[in-house]
Amino acid sequence: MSKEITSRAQDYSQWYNDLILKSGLADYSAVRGCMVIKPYGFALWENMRDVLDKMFKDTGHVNAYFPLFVPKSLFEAEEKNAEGFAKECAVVTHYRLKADPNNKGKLIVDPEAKLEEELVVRPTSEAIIWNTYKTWIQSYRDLPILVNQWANVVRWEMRTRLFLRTAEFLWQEGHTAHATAEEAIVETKKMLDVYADFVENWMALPVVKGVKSPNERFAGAEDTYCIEALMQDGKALQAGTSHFLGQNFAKAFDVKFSDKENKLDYVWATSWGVSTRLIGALVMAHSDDNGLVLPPKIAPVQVVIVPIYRGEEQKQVIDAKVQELVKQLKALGITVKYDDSDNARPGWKFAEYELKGVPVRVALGPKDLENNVAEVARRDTKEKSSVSLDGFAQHIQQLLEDIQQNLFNRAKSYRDEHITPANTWDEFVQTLDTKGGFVAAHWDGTPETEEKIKELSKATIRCIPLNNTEEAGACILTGKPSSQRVLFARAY
RNA sequence: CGGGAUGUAGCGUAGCCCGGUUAUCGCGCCUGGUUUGGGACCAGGAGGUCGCAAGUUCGAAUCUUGCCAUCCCGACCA
Repeated sequence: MSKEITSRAQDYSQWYNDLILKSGLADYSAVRGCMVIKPYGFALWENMRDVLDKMFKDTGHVNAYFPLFVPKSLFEAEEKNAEGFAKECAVVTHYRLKADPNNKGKLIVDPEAKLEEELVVRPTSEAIIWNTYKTWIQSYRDLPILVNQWANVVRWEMRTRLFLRTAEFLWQEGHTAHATAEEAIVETKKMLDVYADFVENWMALPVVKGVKSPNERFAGAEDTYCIEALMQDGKALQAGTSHFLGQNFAKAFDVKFSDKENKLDYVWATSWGVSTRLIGALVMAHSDDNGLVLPPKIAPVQVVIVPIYRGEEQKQVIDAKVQELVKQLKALGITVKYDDSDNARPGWKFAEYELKGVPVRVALGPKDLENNVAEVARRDTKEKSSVSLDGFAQHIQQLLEDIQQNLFNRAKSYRDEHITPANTWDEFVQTLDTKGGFVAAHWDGTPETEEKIKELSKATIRCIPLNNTEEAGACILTGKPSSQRVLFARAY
């Protein structure tokens, strides 16, 4: 078996690709920039989706589904948004193929079947949704509208990377409509908190909550809030965004409502989303040179049990004991897999489940049975211990919680150690080059300076942290006065 | 989209420069047996549009051109 993974030290990008391909999360496909999410990867996404979906419902949202295609005229209605996405839109121009008269067995696009109006494959759904909301909203009594959709979107990226940036990806997009700006802003921040809660408490990945600079803001938004995470190579990754859209889309699509005084006003909007990109974040945040390391709370399999035996007789005894354990574990809501396949020997299985990031591995053999114990190995630290079969399930449950907590703590201390203040340009660049991570530095607040810094250092403003401390200082590049530090980083 | 690299069985590869029988080797796979506490062993076996297409040639994995895909670097990117 040669499932060698490139080490992180040797080539971080290759390590990332190796992990995803060899652990069975995903595969490349025959379509440029598009990937196949394999069952193991999709199981992970389903777990994430289920948790998020519940969180959305618990905050009053409902799911709906809108079309994949957006007529070009609708798409271009909100100008800034349209311009922002124009360069990466897939466009449907025809609706029919026909047999190629010059090439038997081949098809050509039927030139007779040109669409009168091109359809844009949604890169996001604001346009089609706001065109619809127009028909749903007349009065303040129709508000708020709190809708989410789980969907695929297409953004024709020049350069793609598994999970992090693909031409087609899965996500959820929330689109809400409100009677007041205040209410919309509350919603925007609430959903940012939901994302932070999910990413930190389920994915064990600490995030910085913040607001984007104008350059990095969503096209068509008044404010873009975000959660930023830090990867093991010191690069930052935007893990989720929540936008306060003001009245931009309401104006573009003429969505007005009558308030209690019967005055007409445009509706206030938000949108927010996270995508399968989170899986990329998860991989890069926790995994090691032996494979994935998955947080127990979203791992498709939390516990795998591997039997060790000589001959059928022993196997039967172990099977019986394992069935008991499985039952106890399941009773506590633990996802457990008993791998008694005879195809692979235990050592092979151990390596395989490490590669797949299963949080806890249990090995049970005759010696263990004699002593009423099992060998328990935790993926995060690779520690092995002998655990009594009395109260076994409770012990495992506790262990899973410990692993979850340990992963978070580990990622958090790494993150905290990689927020470095810089007060001079040299310090700034040197920190980025040698240490990576976030650099907290003063910025004069102008897009020009931000652009210049990006050009010179490849670092962008990841966010202006919420609840940032006020501190007078001088811009790292221009020396102009600044009132607070913002977080810079090189990013995915 | 620009520069560089790669593509030979499921995976990793030799052969390519210098065209010439039946395309090399390892892992994996199948059958049988022995095994099973960190990626087992023996014996036998199957598996190939040499990325795709066109061209040059008596003959192409090998030479030429175009295309497709992947990786790296850039540009681009909510």
